[in-house]
Amino acid sequence: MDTVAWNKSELTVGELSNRSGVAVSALHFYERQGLITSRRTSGNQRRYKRATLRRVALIRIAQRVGIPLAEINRALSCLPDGRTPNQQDWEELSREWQADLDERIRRLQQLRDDFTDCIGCGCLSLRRCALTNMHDELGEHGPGPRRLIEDADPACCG
Amino acid sequence: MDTVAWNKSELTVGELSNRSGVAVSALHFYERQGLITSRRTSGNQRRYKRATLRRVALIRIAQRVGIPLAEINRALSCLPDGRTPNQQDWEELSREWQADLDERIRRLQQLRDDFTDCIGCGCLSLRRCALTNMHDELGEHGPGPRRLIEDADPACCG
DNA sequence: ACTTGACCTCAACTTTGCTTCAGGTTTTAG
DNA sequence: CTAAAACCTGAAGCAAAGTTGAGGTCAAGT
Repeated sequence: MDTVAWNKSELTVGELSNRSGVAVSALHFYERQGLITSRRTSGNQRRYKRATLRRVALIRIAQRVGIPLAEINRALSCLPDGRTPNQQDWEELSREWQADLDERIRRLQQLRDDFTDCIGCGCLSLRRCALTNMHDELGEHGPGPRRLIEDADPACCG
Repeated sequence: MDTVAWNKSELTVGELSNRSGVAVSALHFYERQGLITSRRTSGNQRRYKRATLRRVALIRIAQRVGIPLAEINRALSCLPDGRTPNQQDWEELSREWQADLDERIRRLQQLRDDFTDCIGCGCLSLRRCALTNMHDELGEHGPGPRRLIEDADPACCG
């Protein structure tokens, strides 16, 4: 399967699906949403440019990190799709995404750090936990820790 | 509004909503899904522990970065909710999340970098773009760049 | 030529994560 | 004590992001 495909300049929907790992139905869906485009053969079948493979890859990467299709679409709509890209639009778009991505990265890192900080407590205080500095000093059982937690926040770990 | 609330050890659903910024209906939903819990008053109204506020915060943070509720639920289900947390479970869970979060952060950073790399090209080659090293040497117009791109990948930016 | 696997469209269904609505109960402020 | 504001449940609706299915066409190998 896919024997001659590597030489061809265009991909069928099945080839695009196999190579991108995205279901054919999803590719159709993306096309309906205007995220990707295709030309049609005389027999009305889709043919995609190779570049579409990258476009799909970008879409999936963006999606996996929680960016909704609509926003991805907005971003990609500034891109060439066969034409020379508009330099200004591209750079502006890129700046926008940078900011968004930076913010997302920041939040993820915070979530990770918060999670780390709270190991040994479990009260989810997100960085303000009264226990965060006591891991070494207190055992996990007995009334000691519990009383300290309650002193710090009556509802915490109660 | 909320005048006495700061002293109370429990929150009504409205207070939890105001303080967390999450709609009452969403809180009900989370409760149905088992993400948060409440006790009921004699009149059948919900009362939440203060710790629930943190739990909700964590849920929203996790959601914003693309983690589905089901997974958040799985993660949170190991947590105390009034009991002393099981240390082993907690640590194991935390390790799992760490890995997941690290992976997410990695992907996001890659997406950001790819995006940066491709400024000036627009062909979305994701790091393999033939133009990435030419920004300074070539103008944006004329046949020069286009030819180079086509040499590198016939379908790219075509 | 013909069959079989890939494609086509369109409509309906699914899942996730909620919101809205209707109809009724509880709390709280004056 | 009463009226408004907040709360309750259950059902229905919605948007996003697809999937599934029916019924039909296209194209590739033998």
